[in-house]
Amino acid sequence: MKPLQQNGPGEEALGLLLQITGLLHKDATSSLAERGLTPARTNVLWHLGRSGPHLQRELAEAMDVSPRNVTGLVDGLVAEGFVTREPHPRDRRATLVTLTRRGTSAVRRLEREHEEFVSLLFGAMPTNRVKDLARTLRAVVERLQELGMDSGWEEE
Amino acid sequence: MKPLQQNGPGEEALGLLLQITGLLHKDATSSLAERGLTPARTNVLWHLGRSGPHLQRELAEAMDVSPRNVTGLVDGLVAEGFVTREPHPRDRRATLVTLTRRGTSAVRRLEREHEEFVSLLFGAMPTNRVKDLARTLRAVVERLQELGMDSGWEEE
DNA sequence: TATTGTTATACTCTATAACTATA
DNA sequence: TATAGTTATAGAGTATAACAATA
Repeated sequence: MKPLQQNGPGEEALGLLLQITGLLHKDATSSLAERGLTPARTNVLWHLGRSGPHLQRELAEAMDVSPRNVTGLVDGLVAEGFVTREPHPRDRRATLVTLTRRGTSAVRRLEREHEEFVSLLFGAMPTNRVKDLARTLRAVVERLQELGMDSGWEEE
Repeated sequence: MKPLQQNGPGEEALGLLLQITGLLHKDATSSLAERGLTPARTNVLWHLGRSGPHLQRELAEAMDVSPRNVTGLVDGLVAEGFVTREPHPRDRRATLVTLTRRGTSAVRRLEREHEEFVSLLFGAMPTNRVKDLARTLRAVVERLQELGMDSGWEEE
């Protein structure tokens, strides 16, 4: 009806962005499942691997998710033996979510796979082109943040 | 421990890709919710808007999702008045999922908003740069498909 | 016998609200 | 009174398996 802009480059770029993360998400989901992991739980694991034991409250903030949700994610990780809940030394309300040995080695494996994946994905592409891509994507992120899509809303 | 490649451009690009679609997904979810829509249901609506009434079986294939799942998505869309289930004229097993007037105008509104969003996102960026972005993203999609991430698996 | 869509069941991810134990 | 984490409840999205009606 109104082909003002019949599939311009912007439209194509946005479509490709969505397609790419659709593919990435689907692949991650199935490859993680075999190891008793899911994307959301893996996120938590990843975060613990980078910055050590955390309160659930802190995880909720870092994952941008409700505290109740973290309870469930940590439950799952505990059930699979990736983390434990340790008592906080000074605050008896709080629990420190801590990687087990199995959790630590799972994180290491994830990091290794991530590196390999990046190199499979971009290894054959000229470095300058990858740099240009990153630069443009940075601009896109900034634009999204300008448009108010950073962390939801400015609450008054 | 092993900073073989301390945050190379590929790593950054992949991180940005994931960040972008995280932001897009979060925003879409909250902006659709106000209208009785969700991302998965919107996908179905969008598809119907492009190519007319469909069997649920066809929708399941198009969305790459189980038939059972489509039953639920269509249930939701029917409940909100966006589609109806019409009997197939010749095959009494099948139902044609068909846009209502409300569904049609919702699709039109989505298309309008999509155009506006693309122009907000890329409007300020030089056309050549957007074209380069699209070209590179096409290459990334191709690479993902080479790596076997197109539609899951080649089943033997 | 194969296909279409359903019911039955289950799991993950997410949310809000009410509550407990502690600070 | 405020905070950390839980139960209770709910809904979306996804899956497989068994089954009905129809082809």
